[in-house]
Amino acid sequence: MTTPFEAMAGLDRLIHEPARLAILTALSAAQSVDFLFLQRLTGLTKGNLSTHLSKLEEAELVKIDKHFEGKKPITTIYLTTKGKTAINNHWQQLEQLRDNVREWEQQQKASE
Amino acid sequence: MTTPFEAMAGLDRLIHEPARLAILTALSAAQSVDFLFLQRLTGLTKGNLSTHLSKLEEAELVKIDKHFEGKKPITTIYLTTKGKTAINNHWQQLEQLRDNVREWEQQQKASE
DNA sequence: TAAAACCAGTTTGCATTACAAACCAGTTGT
DNA sequence: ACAACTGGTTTGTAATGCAAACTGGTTTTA
Repeated sequence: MTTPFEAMAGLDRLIHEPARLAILTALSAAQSVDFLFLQRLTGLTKGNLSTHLSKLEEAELVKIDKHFEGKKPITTIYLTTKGKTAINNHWQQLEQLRDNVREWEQQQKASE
Repeated sequence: MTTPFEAMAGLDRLIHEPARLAILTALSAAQSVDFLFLQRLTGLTKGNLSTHLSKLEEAELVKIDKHFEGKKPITTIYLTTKGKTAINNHWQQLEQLRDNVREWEQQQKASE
């Protein structure tokens, strides 16, 4: 049997990291986002946002579409299906873990 | 006004990091823990656990008491008051943020 | 019509990390 | 006596996360 704490320690850092958690959650809440809007939402610097997005793209959690709107280059970011389930599962997992901790706590008290 | 995503990106990494989240949560759930018990609970390697604990001690979130039990050296770890509120607040904050996201999401839909 | 300022990002450099392997001081088994 | 075990700590390394500097183009200003 594995404790909830062990599961906690094993949380996926790619998703759990605050900046990326913010990005993925924002993407799951908003329908479509371009780079600058996402920057405003998360408060990240451009450089920071850019590297996090690359990492997420590499993991196939987001899709990045670069195109022009008139003469302006625009980067639009989407969650992939994989990304959508990943971020939803992560939040669910956090909730679940917290419940499991409470349960574990009761069992400890009971078996004493 | 600051978005929930911005708050999310600003989460305290000292506490949020999976291994330390596990350690602090375990400490808040169990009454007293010695090093080896904590290692079993979290599944971390000794080295890893040791350095994380040092970091948490430095931040005054935990107190580390080294003493002998017969001839065995035993390290017992406690949450400080600061640590106790920190971990509780963190979990609460996560829950709160999730709620705030849902709220934000509704507002976006409404204002479209 | 230069050049200064701005836009939409990317790359670079650096300081911090998280991690496991190696290590250490002592104790127990054989 | 010496090998194996306990209870950890220190060390080395590869991977972050971050902002500052840069890039390639466009618009404004002088």
